[in-house]
Amino acid sequence: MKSLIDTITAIQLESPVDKIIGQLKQLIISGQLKPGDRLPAERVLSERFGLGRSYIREAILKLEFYGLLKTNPQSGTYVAGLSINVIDNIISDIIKFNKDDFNALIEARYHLELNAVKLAAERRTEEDLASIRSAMHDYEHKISHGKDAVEEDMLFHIKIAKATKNSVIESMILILVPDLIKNIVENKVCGDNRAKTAIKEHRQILAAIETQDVLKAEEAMASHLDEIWQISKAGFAAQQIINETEN
Amino acid sequence: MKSLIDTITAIQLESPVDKIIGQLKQLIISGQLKPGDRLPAERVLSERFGLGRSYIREAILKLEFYGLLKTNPQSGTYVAGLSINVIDNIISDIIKFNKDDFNALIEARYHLELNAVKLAAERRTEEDLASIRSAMHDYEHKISHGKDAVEEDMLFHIKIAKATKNSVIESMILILVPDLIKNIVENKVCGDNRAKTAIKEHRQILAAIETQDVLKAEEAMASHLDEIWQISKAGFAAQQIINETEN
DNA sequence: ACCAATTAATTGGTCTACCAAATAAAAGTC
DNA sequence: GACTTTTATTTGGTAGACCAATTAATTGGT
Repeated sequence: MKSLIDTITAIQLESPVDKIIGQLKQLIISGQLKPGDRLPAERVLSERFGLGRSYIREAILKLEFYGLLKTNPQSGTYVAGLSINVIDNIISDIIKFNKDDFNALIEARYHLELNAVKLAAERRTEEDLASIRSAMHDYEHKISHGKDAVEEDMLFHIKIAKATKNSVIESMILILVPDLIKNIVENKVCGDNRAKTAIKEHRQILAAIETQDVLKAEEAMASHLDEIWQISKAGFAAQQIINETEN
Repeated sequence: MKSLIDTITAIQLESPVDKIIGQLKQLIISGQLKPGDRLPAERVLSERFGLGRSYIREAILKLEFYGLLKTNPQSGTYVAGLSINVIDNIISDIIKFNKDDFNALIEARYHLELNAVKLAAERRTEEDLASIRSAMHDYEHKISHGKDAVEEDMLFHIKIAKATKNSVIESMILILVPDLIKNIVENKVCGDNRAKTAIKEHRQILAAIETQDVLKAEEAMASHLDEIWQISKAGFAAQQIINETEN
């Protein structure tokens, strides 16, 4: 039962890094900084924004990850050669990007995994099959002992992602995993009955991957995730109600 | 014509940050650091790894983005409550993650955008339609003047991504955009003939989104991306040959 | 006036010192 | 002895100092 103090601490001012990113965005939009230009030196930015150089570097690092900046050691940091419009769009998205949107998370996972399982069915090697099987057995073993096995479940999916032989898709799924686990645990998707049916579904998915039946793999994964999705939704709705009644 | 010096400079040693991440991974695998534990203080890690605290912080930041660590100010940094196996898998992926894998990039884009356009067709608002139309017109305008319009093309796709109302999928597409543009420019996907057909394809996609015809939207996007994919592949193969003959 | 070689200034990379908040330890109180 | 209050220590947050590489400016020669 926590209410007032939480809502207060939740109102934290914009992080210094996002502030800097926003400022840089303004510099670009206003035309003071054109695509391809060199950024002012980190020290200059530090002074101009009234923040330590550490923050400037952190912001640059973040924008570099998104491909908007490129820094050459001992030379300077340069704005990507993208149109202002594209840069603007991406920066706006970076600032507001968070993985807390429950529905978006589950939905993205759903689509990504459907894509992944199709590719996996197509390309899996014998080693992939072995590691997927192993992960499946770990899951079943944990379940048969009446324990939670959320992570083993995810590991099964991770091994499938690896079998896609597509590092980008794999990485995207990996990025979502911790938040998915958090979500699943919080919404108690893993009931005892659920676990039993999940085992069956896993086996169907594996079977389809083994026979390289792309269509069947997709179907099996879809129904597997559909169930999880429904349960998550219900759990999330319940959680929402609890939160509301707390205020 | 560059050969020897490049292959030498290309052999850059593992970055300090990845080195630290690898070390942390070892600590976790070896059981010295269990899920839920608090990390040694940054200063301690700094001394133990023989690297400055800046690097430690950078590594922690990266792992935090992937959801593996959680740092509480003035208290400590904690390992996520995930099984060692999951953590191991994700860290391994982080270290080797790069968006330079050409085929993986295009393929991931293909699947993501197919998912996106279906959701967009389903959920687009009038505002979405307006911004998509606007982006399309910008593209056509630029093309009609005989100019390159790679970025305007991407903007068209970005607006569709925004219409999905799914921030996770949107962000994932956004992350790929700069690399996609780089790839497209390098492989000269944008020939003059190509541009003309691309305009038609864009219009078909937009039409399907307008009428909320999910299936048609998917088909239109698929054939649009298929063409780009094929051209990219050819361009990439050509580039490979050039690189090889340079040695 | 032009160009090469040398020097000076600037850059990001790296590390260390200081800060306020959070925690643990110690002292005081009943 | 149990509990509260105070103090000391440890933490991540922040800022600034130093370094080597790069780039710009200067110089000297022709």
